[in-house]
Amino acid sequence: MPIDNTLDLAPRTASRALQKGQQTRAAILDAALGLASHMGLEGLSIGALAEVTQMSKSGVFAHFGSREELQISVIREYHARFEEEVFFPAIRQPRGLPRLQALFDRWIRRVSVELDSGCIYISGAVEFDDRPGPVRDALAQMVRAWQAALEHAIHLAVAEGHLLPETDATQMLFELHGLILALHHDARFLRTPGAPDRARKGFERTLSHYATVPATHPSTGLRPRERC
Amino acid sequence: MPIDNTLDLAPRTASRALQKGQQTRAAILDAALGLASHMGLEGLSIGALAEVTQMSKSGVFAHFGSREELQISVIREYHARFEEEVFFPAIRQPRGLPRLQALFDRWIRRVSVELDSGCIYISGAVEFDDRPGPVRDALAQMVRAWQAALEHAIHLAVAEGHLLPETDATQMLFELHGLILALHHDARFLRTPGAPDRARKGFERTLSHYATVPATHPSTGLRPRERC
DNA sequence: TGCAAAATAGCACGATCGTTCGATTTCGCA
DNA sequence: TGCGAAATCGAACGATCGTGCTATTTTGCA
Repeated sequence: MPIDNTLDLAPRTASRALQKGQQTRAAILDAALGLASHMGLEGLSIGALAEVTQMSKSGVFAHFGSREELQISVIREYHARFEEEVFFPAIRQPRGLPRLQALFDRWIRRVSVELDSGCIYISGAVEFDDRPGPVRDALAQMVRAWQAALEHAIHLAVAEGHLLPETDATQMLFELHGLILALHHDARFLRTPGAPDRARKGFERTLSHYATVPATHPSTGLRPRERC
Repeated sequence: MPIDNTLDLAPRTASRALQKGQQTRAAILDAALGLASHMGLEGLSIGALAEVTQMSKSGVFAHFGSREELQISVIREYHARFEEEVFFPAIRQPRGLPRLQALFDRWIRRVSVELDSGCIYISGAVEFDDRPGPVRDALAQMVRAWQAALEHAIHLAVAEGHLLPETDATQMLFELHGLILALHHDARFLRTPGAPDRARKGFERTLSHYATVPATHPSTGLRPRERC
């Protein structure tokens, strides 16, 4: 159950042909991901990409046909890796809170590990929020797919009885997403130490509101609601 | 009590001289703010700015001396407007929850009104999180000043007895900031309707956790914590 | 009203951008 | 092993970028 099943690799004319082509294409994409993580999708230039990969500009260009197609390919590649590192491992956890916790935890870890590389979903959203076109569309599709997967996990947690039945899944997702964005902002831009812990603390505080049992980890310093 | 008192206008050699110069400079800055809101600080080009203001490139350039100085001036101008629209009006509210509510409410409104222009604090943070230099420094200084003002307002609310004494102000600020970032993301990038309401709802849910009295606005559908 | 100074324009520069095109190298299969 | 196809290169294009230089216009004050 991938986040998005419309992902199709580049069309292969023969059964398993195009070995060399696809191989260097993958190498280019790998370098492009690193570059885009630092400079943004808009800062990704074919010239710089050629320099990094030790190829000619036209050699790089030929693999994608246009800069836009390169950007979209980068987005798809990032999506695939995101699935691999966050979604697939977490989906193996049992439904409900364990899975939701795993999803969020890996999400935090992904953004934290990317402290010196940057999340393309987040930076791309800011870069293309005012730039209509196929790049924005592709990016929005991936982000929406990931959000839908998260919302589905929340619904499952409600169905499992782990979250309150009247839980507004969209609202809860909104708040969890905010924690990730704040983490990305404070850690990457302001370089505030302890931002990941703050995101985790926020997650547990949010859980303590929506969950049917008060606090899963009181050892983390989660304050019991003493006014009750 | 401005957010940041290090703001100094451009140096004026005479008492109130440089009328024409400062005037067109202000006009350029106004156009630059509009441009930067849409294209980002990195997308702000002197050529495009000259076209919008109906001036020559060098005419625009002469007012700032460098692109970097132009970007910093835009940041300072945005900061001044942000102070004027969000901070100053809210600071007139009585200390504690009323002021905090006013600050957040105007913050939401500012980001919401900017739905088709964009918040430079947010977009700039993403653009410059990997780009050291004076522009990043100036931006970070403004953002930090605004966050410090918010944190101070939270501390005052604790002192007033409106928030629980053990409130972690930095943590609460982190969570509120996340709501704003999620609002900006969903409204501007995903174009999700109802995002401002979700931010408000999140604010009240956060308040219901940190405040000494349960819920200030039960009419908004805030669910009483029935498990207590 | 005239004159110094400030403000603006015009032009050119080197660099980089995405893209095109034809030549050349390398690959994969018969 | 050779040959067609795929992959890669090299050079050039028009455009745009920030910036520096020198005129030219406009301004504000004596």
